[in-house]
Amino acid sequence: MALPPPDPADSPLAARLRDVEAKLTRSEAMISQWLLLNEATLALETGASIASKTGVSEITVSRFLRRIGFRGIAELKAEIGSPAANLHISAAERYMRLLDGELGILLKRDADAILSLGTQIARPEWDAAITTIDQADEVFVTGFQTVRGLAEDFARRLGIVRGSVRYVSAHDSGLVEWIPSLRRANEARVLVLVDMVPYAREAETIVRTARGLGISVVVVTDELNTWAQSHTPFVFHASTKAGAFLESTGPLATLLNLVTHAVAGRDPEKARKRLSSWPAFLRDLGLY
Amino acid sequence: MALPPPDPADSPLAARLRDVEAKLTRSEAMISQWLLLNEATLALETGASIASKTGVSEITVSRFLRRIGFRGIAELKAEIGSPAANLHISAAERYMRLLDGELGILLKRDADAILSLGTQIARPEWDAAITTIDQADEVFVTGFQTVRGLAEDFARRLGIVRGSVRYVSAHDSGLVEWIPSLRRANEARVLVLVDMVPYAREAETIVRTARGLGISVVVVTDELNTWAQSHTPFVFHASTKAGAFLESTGPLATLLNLVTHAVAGRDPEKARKRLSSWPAFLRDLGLY
DNA sequence: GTACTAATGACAGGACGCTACCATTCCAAT
DNA sequence: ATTGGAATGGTAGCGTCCTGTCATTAGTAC
Repeated sequence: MALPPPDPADSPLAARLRDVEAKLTRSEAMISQWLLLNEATLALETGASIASKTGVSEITVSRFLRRIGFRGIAELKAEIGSPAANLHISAAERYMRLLDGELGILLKRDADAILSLGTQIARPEWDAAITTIDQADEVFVTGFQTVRGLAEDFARRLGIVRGSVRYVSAHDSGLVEWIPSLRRANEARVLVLVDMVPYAREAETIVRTARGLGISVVVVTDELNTWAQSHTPFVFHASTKAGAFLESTGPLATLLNLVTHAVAGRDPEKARKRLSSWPAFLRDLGLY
Repeated sequence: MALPPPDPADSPLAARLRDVEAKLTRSEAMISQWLLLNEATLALETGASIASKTGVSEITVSRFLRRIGFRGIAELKAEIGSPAANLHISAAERYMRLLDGELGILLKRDADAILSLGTQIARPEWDAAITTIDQADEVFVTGFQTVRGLAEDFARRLGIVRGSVRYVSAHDSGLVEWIPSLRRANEARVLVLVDMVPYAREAETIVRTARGLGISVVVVTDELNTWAQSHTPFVFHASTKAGAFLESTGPLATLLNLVTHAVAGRDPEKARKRLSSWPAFLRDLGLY
């Protein structure tokens, strides 16, 4: 009898179920079918609820999940919840096998966090923020403590695609850069602040100061930052809590790179020119 | 200022959260924000997991849910599941839809690059390198140009989980730190070098110098680095070529975070102790 | 029918999630 | 500085979920 055609948009779960489709017991067939039909709302179920809805015992559900390759219902939920698991693109599948240990979990979470940045760049504020940065006459960047380096790198890299970018350190310089200058009274200035909640507290003060001076502010921060929204609409969140000893800065780095790239995209020619002239320039200086 | 405009596609949950937005405590604001950002995968969470990810206690989450009108987390999940209307596309699918544009492709590549780090941490050299870092008496970290900040952050963060870590800048200090000291002749020293191919050229010289002084070397670099292998077995590659104007440093950041985490894992107690004493310490110094 | 194997369920133990009660901390007003 | 109230966290206890062991049932070959 006709097998269902291999659905191109086959979910990983469906694929697993199809693999064992041939030799299933009656109870298992029930579970399998129910899983396929209810895959969309699976996340809301528990092993027990599946058991009662399919009319089998909990343990049979548990056994079946093992049979199709999950170590338990937790692992099933992990798979359907992780967009990374749905990355059919390239050879993601190939790596998945390697990602069992603790570090592998952290990797998956970081990968998920990066994919979920899609929700951030889809917001209308994203384009507005990029425009603001692109058209600013001067761009300031700052960040503290464990993301300070990130902010500095971002400043360097943004400085490659457009000029007049500088990292400012509130403590070292006292923000003299911001003293209003009559000559430049009409220039558009923007501050990009990189922040992570657990540590920095003066960030809010700095943002307030900047706003007071008429400087636009873009905040790139983690998912727990709650104060930034009240000062500027340009707040973008990256998920940094992967469960490691320390938060993961990877998603923040990716988000910052995305900003750089998007700004470069506003004037590709200029950016490309700057990029090509930059290494030679640096070599001469012998910097770094 | 500037409240976010009422999103036309406002979910019931979002509406409830907005209702109470005005008068929230700090913890509640965090929970609220996290719920908004992670609504798509909420079904997979538990009250406890939300608590740990937002850094508040379970009971605060429980209280907050009551405050916004649910009798408990079960009722929240029920609400998410019932208007199946807007969930007919699975949460995962909704993510993928956001990943279509040019930036979305970059995100996918970065996510993929991170997953592929699994092949790096699976190599036997990984454990050996972590052991070397863990047991070293002194750890040096360096990096140039557009990954210099990454290296500095890594040094700071590694310095939280174990002592005697410092960033060295070949150009600023002339590497005086490395001058052999008789008193410390038998100490184990290790250098962690963060490198990206297109830019730095003196990296190899520094590695050779370090080896000559009996310093172990760990190199964290991109996929194009070919010279490091001949100096040390501890070379780990992250894929940084995502096709953007500039390379993506996200995977490198993730890999470095992984190193930090793995080292912390060698002595979790000590690391935890250092971590907890660190913020207070910093606050007193008033640094950054 | 009998005997053997596979499938399934009942029960119990362990783990984890959720909430009630109480202690502690934080904050603001005086 | 003091104080009162709100906010938050810790501990404990109960309930639910999940899985291991053993017993029971169903299916099958002779």
